[in-house]
Amino acid sequence: MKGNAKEAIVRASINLFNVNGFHGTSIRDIAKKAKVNPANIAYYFDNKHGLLEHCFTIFFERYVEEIENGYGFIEQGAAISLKKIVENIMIFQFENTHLTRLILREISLDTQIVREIMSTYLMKERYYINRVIEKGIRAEEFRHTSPDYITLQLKGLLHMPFLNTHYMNEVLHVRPNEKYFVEKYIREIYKWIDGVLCQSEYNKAYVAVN
Amino acid sequence: MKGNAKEAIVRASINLFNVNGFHGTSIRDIAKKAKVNPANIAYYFDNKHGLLEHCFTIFFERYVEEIENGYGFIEQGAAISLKKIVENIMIFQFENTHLTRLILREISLDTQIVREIMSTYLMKERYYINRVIEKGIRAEEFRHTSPDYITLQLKGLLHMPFLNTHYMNEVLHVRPNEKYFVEKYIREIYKWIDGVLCQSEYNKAYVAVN
Amino acid sequence: MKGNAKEAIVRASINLFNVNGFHGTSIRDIAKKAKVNPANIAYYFDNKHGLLEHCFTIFFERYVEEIENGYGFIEQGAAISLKKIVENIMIFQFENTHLTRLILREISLDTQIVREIMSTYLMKERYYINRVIEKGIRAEEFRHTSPDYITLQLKGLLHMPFLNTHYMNEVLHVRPNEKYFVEKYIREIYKWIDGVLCQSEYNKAYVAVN
Amino acid sequence: MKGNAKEAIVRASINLFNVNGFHGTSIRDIAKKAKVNPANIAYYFDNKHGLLEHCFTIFFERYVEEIENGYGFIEQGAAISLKKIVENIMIFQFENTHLTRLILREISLDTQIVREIMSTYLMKERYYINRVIEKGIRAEEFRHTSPDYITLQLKGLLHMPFLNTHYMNEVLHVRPNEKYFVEKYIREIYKWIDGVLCQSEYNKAYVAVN
DNA sequence: TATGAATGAGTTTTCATTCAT
DNA sequence: GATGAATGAAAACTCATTCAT
Repeated sequence: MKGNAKEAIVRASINLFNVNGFHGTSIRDIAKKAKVNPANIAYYFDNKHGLLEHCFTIFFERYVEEIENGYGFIEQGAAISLKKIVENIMIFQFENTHLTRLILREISLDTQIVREIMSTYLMKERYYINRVIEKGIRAEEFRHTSPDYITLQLKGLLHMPFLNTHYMNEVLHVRPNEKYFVEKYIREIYKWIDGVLCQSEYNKAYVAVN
Repeated sequence: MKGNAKEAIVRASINLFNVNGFHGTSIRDIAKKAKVNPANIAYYFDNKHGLLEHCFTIFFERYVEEIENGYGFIEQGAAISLKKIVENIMIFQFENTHLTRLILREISLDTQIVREIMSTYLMKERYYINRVIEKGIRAEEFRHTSPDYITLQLKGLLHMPFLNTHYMNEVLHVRPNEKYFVEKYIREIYKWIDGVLCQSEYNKAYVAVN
Repeated sequence: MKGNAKEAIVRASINLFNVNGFHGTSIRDIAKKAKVNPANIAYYFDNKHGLLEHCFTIFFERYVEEIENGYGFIEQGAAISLKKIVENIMIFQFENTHLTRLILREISLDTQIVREIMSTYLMKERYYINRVIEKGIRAEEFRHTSPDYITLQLKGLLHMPFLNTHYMNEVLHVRPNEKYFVEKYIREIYKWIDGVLCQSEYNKAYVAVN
Repeated sequence: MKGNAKEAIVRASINLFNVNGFHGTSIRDIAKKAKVNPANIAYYFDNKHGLLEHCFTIFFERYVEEIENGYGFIEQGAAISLKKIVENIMIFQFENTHLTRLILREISLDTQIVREIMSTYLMKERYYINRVIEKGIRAEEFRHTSPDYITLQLKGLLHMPFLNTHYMNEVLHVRPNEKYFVEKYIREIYKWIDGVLCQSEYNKAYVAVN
């Protein structure tokens, strides 16, 4: 693999980290899968950790971007904006299932990188979601609730399907990598927004899943 | 550490697997923390994997038990039974945060043990939850929805706080290891049951968090 | 396995040493096969080496005895005595194929025990065979040849089938553990004695196989 | 030891396997003797077994070659061809006493490699020897006998001196690593061919030891 | 006489990393 | 840029042995 070594390494590492976990994957495994010399990984990413950091970065750069894009709809109403955020994240995760799963797992560890990610990207995530919720409460779109508890639930709903791909395939027989699934699941989260978050008889507008 | 080596090993390993992950923890680390000779781990659990398997077993034996206990309330209504299940699992997880987190992370990997766990314990979990939901639908307590999608959301809500302890502490400043949190969070899930799952103006009975 | 532990250990160890070699067999393997506690082996034989020594002893005590018995026929002629020795050793080895193979292999190593065995039992073996051959030469039964070269060839003929049991089974399809084989093979060695060792037209008396 | 690590490892391992047996030799011993880093062994041979496999291969490749060369003389008569085979093997073994002994010992175990060796190299060996013997019988050079029993005896005669080097040195005081020994011992096997295998008054042609 | 627990030393193996080319 | 060789450190695991009971 001449020429596009760097990209091949990233692809291979996402795949293997996803399957075996970061610690369970050796640099040689990655090199072999990427058809690249192991020394190349040090060359491009300094060391194995650098590779993981890179994965974190490419994930969260886009992740936050998707949230920001959804937040852009805030003027059209909190519920609409929140739904847009949900839709964007779901589609993004759906298009990057391997990377997503690896990130969701690895972020549950207590490491240096994770702390850094939290103090940057996840702080931003919280910021935007909080603003949407608070705006919704002020506008009496949403019930009066704690934004952090809402965020917590929202993240549970958003991430679980991608963390437990095997479970979905083998126990529930639901295929998270089919387009149909995302669309349906997005609508389920909308129901949660409408049924739990929104004032009883208020705005139940559905945003079409484009 | 003569006498209670086996138990000490389990305690230490739950702790370390939780913090550093299974692969990130060495047998020596465990032995040192348990104040035990490393060879003892092989003696009691055959090898490192056996130790992880043991962790899985002690978790899921109790986990399924909690579900079964909640299922026992089925005669009092599907919503009540489901709420009881939620309450039981939440309290169980709250009392075993370390073990829970380690299991939730490790089960996202594609390994032999995980497949076995799925085909036994998680199949049971699905069975009970499905029965509750189907009963609720038949009794017109619940809206007509796909049980598997409900299960998926429910599991997202139930597990996420325990998988992402650091996130909760450092980003949301919510403490999942305080009693107050569980009580409140249980009520949040009840709201989801009432608002999303239940027929609009039907049974909104709250089961007191004992 | 109460009561007859010691014997069970010996049986198991002969079997396992034979299959996996001395170093390739662990004390636990032996204990498991003998259905005995590993500590028992230390109790009866001091340590693993003691067990091997025991095997050597039970083999060579009988081995030398068989030679001595054959040597007892010396008065009836050197060829007859030598044939009797051949017959005795072959039958003894045939009745103890496992033990024989293990000994033949292990004696090719350069260890303390082996040196001791050589300076006792194999010296005796040489002594008797030499005396038979020298007597045969003096009596003009045998051609004039170096006794040591004869011994060397004789041992090659006697031992090879038992060292290479697998080879015989899987390549030559000759079964060394069938009675028929020993009888025939003994007659082959007789031919060697008659054709190579004996004077051309002299005594070709065949000793009937028992 | 930069530069020729691989070869140094092989040399050291032949030496040590020979003296202490495969299981009795540690990878560290080999690395120390070869003045090489232990990890290098894994690098070149995957693992300890790979090293043994390599030893088997380099032995048997040459071994079969020597037989094939001797078989090339078949047109000049079966006895001549067989004697050439004997001579070739003896000289080859004499020039590789360490390797030979190690192979002869290790092949008496029941392992995967051994089975593979048998189904390839030793099958070939049998094939060539059988053809020579059958040809000899048809041409009435040889007595009518079972080729497999002949092969068995022949192998006993050929290999024993190299398997039991210590025995020869310390009991028989015959030095198998002196040129004189091989020459004499080859002639002894010729006698066996002439006296046991050949028709009484037929071809007793001696093939000069090169 | 027999055993289960425990251990220390040693084994093979893995791995991230370095470096000369 | 890219590579194959080489390595030190550490990993998991094995094992003979000891010992209190």
